[in-house]
Formats: sequence, C-alpha cells, structure tokens
Amino acid sequence: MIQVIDNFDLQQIADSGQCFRWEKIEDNIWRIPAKNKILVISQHKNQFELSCTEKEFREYWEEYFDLKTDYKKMMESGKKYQDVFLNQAIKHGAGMRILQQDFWEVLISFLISQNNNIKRITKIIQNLCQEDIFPSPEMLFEMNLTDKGLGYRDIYIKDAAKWKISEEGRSFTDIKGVGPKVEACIRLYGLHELQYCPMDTWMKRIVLEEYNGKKPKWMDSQYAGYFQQVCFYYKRMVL
DNA sequence: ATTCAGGTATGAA
DNA sequence: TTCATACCTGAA
Repeated sequence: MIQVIDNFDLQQIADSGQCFRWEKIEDNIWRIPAKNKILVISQHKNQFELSCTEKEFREYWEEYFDLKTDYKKMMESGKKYQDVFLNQAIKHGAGMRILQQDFWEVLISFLISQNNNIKRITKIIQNLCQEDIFPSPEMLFEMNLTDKGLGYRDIYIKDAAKWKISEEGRSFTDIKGVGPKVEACIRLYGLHELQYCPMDTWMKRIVLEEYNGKKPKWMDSQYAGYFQQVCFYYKRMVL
C-alpha cells in the first residue's frame, strides 16, 4: 500500500537508538520485524510504500510507528524554552518518532544495553532471536544463555523471564539490572511515557558540553523523552 | 596492552 | 545518601 506521512523519517528513527532489529535492505528501504510480523517499507520524502494491507496498517503499524501522536504540537512546545540547541535538534530531527514497540522486547533489549555498545547489543539480540521471532519469556527462561555474548547480563535476563512468567505483583523495576537509566528507557520506549528522559552518556555529554554542566529545563518537562530523542540524534549523528 | 562502550550492584564512607 | 569499583565482551 502507498501512504503519505509527514514528520516521519526512517533513517532518523533507525539512528536514534531505540530499536535494534531494523535492517536496512537498500537506500531508503527497511525490513522491520515486530510482534511476529515483518514489514518492508520504503521512503521517498513523505511518500511511503508498505508491504502490508491497509487493514494491517491501521490495526498495527500505524500505532507501532506512533503516527497518531501529534508531533507538530510537541515540536512547537520546544520553542518556549528559547533554547538554541534544543530547537536545532528539533529542526534536524523533524522526522523522529518514539516507536510503540512490544514491552517485553524493550525490557530485554535495554537490559542488554547497559554498559554496552549498539553494535554488540544488535548482535546479542540477533543471537537471541530465531527466524525473526523475538524469544518469549518461557523461551528465555529455558534457553542456554551462556553462548549468546551476554556476559554478566545473563542473570538479568533470567530474572526478567522469571518475573514475566509469574508476575507476583512485583514491578519490572525490581528486576536485577534495571537501574534508573534502563527504567527510563523501558518506560519511554516500552510504555510510551514521554516524560521519561533516559540519562545516558550522550545526555550527560550534552549537559556538560552544551549547557556548562547545568541541566536544562526541558529535561524535566512533559515531553522530555521526545526532546531527549531528537537531541540524542542531533548530537550523535548531525554535529 | 589499555581503554571504552547508550549502567548497575555492591559495599564502604 | 553519595561514592568508588568490578563487571562480560569485543573492537579500536
């Protein structure tokens, strides 16, 4: 199917560190596995061609890509801070979206992400998946994790699987390996709580280098997670 | 050979 | 509460 969508850029999203299973097939063409589905999507400016039906788009991918959220409004709300760095970031990341990915996949992905680099995170998640299917809690609980490149994080994955299988009213934040940063990532990417702003090394670098070590106001705002996303992209990929 | 990479658990001050 | 340190792994 063909679709026209504004403020939506696949490369920007892929480079924003929120998803680890997108595969770039060629220029402007991506293969995206999610929830036992696979989408092939190509982009030319604001025109998109998707390998799914209209029905599947409305039922699943529209929400996955967060296309129902008003990003124009969020971009506008950044202006009130009269902050040059933030507004440059918003301008350069005008196609950014906070994906609505599967909670379980986000939880596991960001447990793996701690003290780790994107290349290795991607590799480990590949090792965990079979035929594009992300492993269920039961599968991870049974799976031998010692040869997946997880290092010391294997016990965190086991604890997460145990938690998911028998949710005893315990919060996901009690899982071993979930600290402040990972919790913020899980809330932002897995629960779409846009006020959460993961303080990773890039955000710390921004505070240090762009704000003289003083935390800017937008980091504590309603859309802090969205601002974080465009600033991360701007600092890491554009500057 | 070190250092570093999108942090956290642990134990001491 | 805050602070230093170890931690799997693999690439530079």
